[in-house]
Amino acid sequence: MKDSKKILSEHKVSITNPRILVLETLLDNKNPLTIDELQSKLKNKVAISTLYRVLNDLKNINILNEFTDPNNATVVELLLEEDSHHHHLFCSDCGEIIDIKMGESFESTLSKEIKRIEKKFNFIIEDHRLELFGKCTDLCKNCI
Amino acid sequence: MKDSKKILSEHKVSITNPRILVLETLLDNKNPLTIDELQSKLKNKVAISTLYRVLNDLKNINILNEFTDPNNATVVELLLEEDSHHHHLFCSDCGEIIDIKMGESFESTLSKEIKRIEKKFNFIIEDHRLELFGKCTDLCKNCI
DNA sequence: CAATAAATGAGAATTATTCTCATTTTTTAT
DNA sequence: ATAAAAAATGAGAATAATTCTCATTTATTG
Repeated sequence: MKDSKKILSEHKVSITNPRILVLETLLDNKNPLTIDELQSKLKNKVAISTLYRVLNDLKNINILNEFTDPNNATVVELLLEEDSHHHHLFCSDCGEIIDIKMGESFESTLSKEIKRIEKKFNFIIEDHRLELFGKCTDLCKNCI
Repeated sequence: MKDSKKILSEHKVSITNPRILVLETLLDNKNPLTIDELQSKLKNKVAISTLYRVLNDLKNINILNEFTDPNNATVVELLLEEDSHHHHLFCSDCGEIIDIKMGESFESTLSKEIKRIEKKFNFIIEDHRLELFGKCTDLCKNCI
């Protein structure tokens, strides 16, 4: 409960109730959440327009990652530590989204490949995203 | 102009003008197109509701890939050949989306890594997607 | 603690997509 | 080739997600 205030002040944004509530909800859930899930966890304590605004605030201070799931629903997750580079695994049966960390050798092979692509297309590549799609067999929360 | 009809009949869907027009537009543009781009290339020859329906038809016969760009705009591209596995490179300056083919060694390292993830999370992984984000320096159509 | 600046809530506005249904086009079977 | 049946289309209404507006409330500054 103190964490969220600390995060806000460290990033020089004013400390307000909606921001604290959203941050705490995201801190309580390490895995990515859809806007709907976030909304229902907040149970009307934050207006929907404010929720979107707060999410934008968090994006602006670079602690929120936003992407879409295979149904094009918007998904958000907090990105706090520097060493948090990871990717996502999606279950098409239950919708669960799981954070995955790829091995070093994969990421280094990818880095080399990225350098090649940069030269070939005259690009500066700043970020990448890998998504794996499949079906969980028994481990997902939603499948039990 | 014959290709599109052939594609439709091979997939056992009836041959209609809107389907031909959409398919031909996609065939003329190898790179992915946003819905807006597609719409303007079609210049009112296909109703917007029909456009969405036709795109859904093409998805259902598995020849259309749909994803979203970094602004969450829907992007589509035709997937005809079997050997068409590729990824995407996005320019945040001009919005251009470029198809990229990763090297064999990258894809094989990825395959191994995917097997590890499958075991670890008890998943069956059916597909993957890699997206690279950056800035083009001089090659993009839109930047000239 | 007062003055100023910023954020909020509620609902309106906007945008992208899907749905409805009367009409048109395509397919099928003769 | 043609009539009957089935499927697709166009236009606009409906829906859903997100952003915007503005009067009110809350936070910050000094």
